[in-house]
Amino acid sequence: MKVSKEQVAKHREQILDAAARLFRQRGFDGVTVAEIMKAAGLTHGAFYGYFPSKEALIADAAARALAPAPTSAPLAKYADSYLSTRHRDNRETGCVFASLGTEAARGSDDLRHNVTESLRRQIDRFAAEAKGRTASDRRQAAIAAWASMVGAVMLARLADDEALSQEILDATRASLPLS
Amino acid sequence: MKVSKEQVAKHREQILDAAARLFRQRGFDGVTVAEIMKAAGLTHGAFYGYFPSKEALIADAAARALAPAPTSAPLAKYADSYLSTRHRDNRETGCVFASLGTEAARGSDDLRHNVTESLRRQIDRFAAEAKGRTASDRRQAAIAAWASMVGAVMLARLADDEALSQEILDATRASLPLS
DNA sequence: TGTACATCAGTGAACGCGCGTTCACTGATGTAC
DNA sequence: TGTACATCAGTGAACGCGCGTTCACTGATGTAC
Repeated sequence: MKVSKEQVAKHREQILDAAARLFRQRGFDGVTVAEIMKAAGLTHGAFYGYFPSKEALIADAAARALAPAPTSAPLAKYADSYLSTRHRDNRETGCVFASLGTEAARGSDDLRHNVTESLRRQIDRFAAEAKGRTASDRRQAAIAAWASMVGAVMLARLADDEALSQEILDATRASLPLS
Repeated sequence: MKVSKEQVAKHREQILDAAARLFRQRGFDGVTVAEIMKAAGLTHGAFYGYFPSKEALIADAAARALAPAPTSAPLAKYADSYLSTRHRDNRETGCVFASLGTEAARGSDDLRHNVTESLRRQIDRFAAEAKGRTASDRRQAAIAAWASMVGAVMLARLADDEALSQEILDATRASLPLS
């Protein structure tokens, strides 16, 4: 049955939200279009009224999950929370780089474009607050810090040993040139 | 037709080698059993004489790709080569963490076990050569260095902009506490 | 050393399932009068 | 404001394809005599 324009807009949001969560949790290939639509409260047939393909949804859902967090917390706080077990154990709402990075690198041009834009924003944000005498020093520090944070959460999720996993998070946090 | 014991051993190696390359290049879900067997010079039907399932092959092929490199190059040299465009552009023979990390984190227990063992070896190797007064300092430095290297190559592959990609590799290399 | 036979690695057709995608139909929305 | 009708979002069955996996068969290996 037909549905109001407001409903359509709301349904689109629900699909994107469900996809952003499920993809981060189980990977792009680990979730079906039908599962996403069910999680969004619709049936699978309606999907193609919203997106031309699963691949297109992947690019849009990633963009949504990558949207800049509204918070402007200081970097030290952000690093604490990023390198927490809470973040490690909650892929579905966490950082896209750490949950989907290696898969996204093989994705569509649109997906990689969206990811790259987010990466730029993240580096700029870090650079604004990083330590260093020159702007170039600060930018370098920002990139190195971000690479180590993303790498650390990925490795911490990979390790099947809690002590090692925890150690990776702690050692990375301690080595960051932040307060 | 039946085949000699030597042939069987050789075929097993060929399957593992082909899988180790193809999985790193295209991801676990991006390669079919038939493609691997073809690359190994066999037909798909023979696969189940060698491995009980694709999942089992994934764990064994990852172990093969993770086998400790015979080289004992100094860390600084290793970092140069790890953070090179050559490594970035050759997933199929490169580091498993950087090519399959986020997918492997959702894999079987066997796969994660193999990956974790390799991670331990890598950290130990780095720690032996890292800077720091105490063993604990050196271990912390080793973990942070390894996380940043893995993260950097993953991000460099993600970026669809060559300049940014290059910058990520260079900034990470420069920030490592190595000669 | 040579011969007959049992073994079993490899082949390729086939199976069954799940996936992304399509489509005829339904019925609520919203527009024209 | 009320009524008739066109629109179109959503449903659920169906399609077609590719995948992991199985299996009957083949023929080379290697063993027993």
